[in-house]
Amino acid sequence: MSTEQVTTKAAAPRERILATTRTLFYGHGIQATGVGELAEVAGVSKRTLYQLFESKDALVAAYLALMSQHGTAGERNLDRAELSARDRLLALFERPRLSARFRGCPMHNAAVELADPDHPGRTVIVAHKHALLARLAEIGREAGARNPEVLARQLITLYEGATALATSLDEVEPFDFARSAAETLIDAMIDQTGQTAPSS
Amino acid sequence: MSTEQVTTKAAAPRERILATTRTLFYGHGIQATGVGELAEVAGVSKRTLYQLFESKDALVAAYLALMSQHGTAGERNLDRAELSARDRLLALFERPRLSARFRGCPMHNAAVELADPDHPGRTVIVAHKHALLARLAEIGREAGARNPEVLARQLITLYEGATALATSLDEVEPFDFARSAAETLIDAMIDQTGQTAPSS
DNA sequence: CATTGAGGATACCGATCGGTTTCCTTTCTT
DNA sequence: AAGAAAGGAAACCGATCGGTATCCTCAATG
Repeated sequence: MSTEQVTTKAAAPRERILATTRTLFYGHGIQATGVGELAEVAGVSKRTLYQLFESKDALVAAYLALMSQHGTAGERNLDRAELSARDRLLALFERPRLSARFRGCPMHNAAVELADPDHPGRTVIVAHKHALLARLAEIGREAGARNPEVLARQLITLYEGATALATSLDEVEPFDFARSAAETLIDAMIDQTGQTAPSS
Repeated sequence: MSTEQVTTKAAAPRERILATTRTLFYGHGIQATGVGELAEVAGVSKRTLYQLFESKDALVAAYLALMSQHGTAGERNLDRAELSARDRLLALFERPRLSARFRGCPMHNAAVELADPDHPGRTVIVAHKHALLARLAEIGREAGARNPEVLARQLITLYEGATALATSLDEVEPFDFARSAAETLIDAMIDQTGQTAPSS
């Protein structure tokens, strides 16, 4: 009757599989990665994989949930308590690491690859973007923005655009331009009435 | 030896095939569309398809070239001579038609789907973005922007971001927010010195 | 009318897909 | 030491992939 350790024992293969999805699904694409190849790289048999995940679609959903939870470096910067609200918003546009070829936002890439609007992963994608929007609005409010929701929408657009352009052009400069635009937008949302306008 | 009409006769199937790529490659995704299915929908045999296009990759490149040449509605708005330079820049952010499910930028989607950086389509993608950048800078210069290249980079980021977000969230509102942000950025690039500042 | 070439229909190729099943080894529990 | 469960290796399934080859129809040309 001792099923106590089952979860502990099952943990190892599951983590290895999910770690491999981060490499292959993200690096090579979801459709381009076969279940067999993924299992092999993870050092797991297909048999084990399929008793941990119902189907490839379910595995994709788990992969997206993992990526959503982890977030990008820029997204994690939004929680850096040592920065001012304004600086946190700007830190969103930190250049992605050049190591491990940058391939854009895993959520959005999945939305592009999985044309089917009923794919189980779609929920995760939409939830992630909504959560990011809410977080941006919250920080925007803290920064004193007159309309935090609009600012959040504008900033997420810049972030998404920098990510997409960086993917299409295979360069990271778009993040720098996005950041400069974000600065202008944030200040336009805070100043304008002139009440906080600096000396210069 | 009369090969005079060859091009004319070959035109019909070729156009039918390319028209079908716009439907299937764009609507369902490139990887998700098989050559057999595409030929069938185009009303053409695989035999004919493969004697018009060397391979699926070549067909994809032709599809991308076609989409690049045609451009989106927003991109075509950049040439509307009846509008001022500023209004042309803003017209870039016209909401995409709701008919025929919007699925984002075909170029960028291809960049996401075709992880291989050596795919023949990559050239078309990069060239398209560079051309758009140049056009935006040109119009920005005409509008009197202090730094047209930077403005172009900022605007293309917004445009790309609106497109990507609209795809991920399956809604068109991102274009409205992108447009409002563009207005702020454009005006910040033109005014600022105060020489054209309005009364209010 | 006879010839020629384009092109549709279709079968075929080897490879790979997502997913299932069988067999056997390893390892932990009692 | 004995027994049970986990999991790796690998065969297998039907379906589909990109791509090729065969056969036959049809339409325009001389």
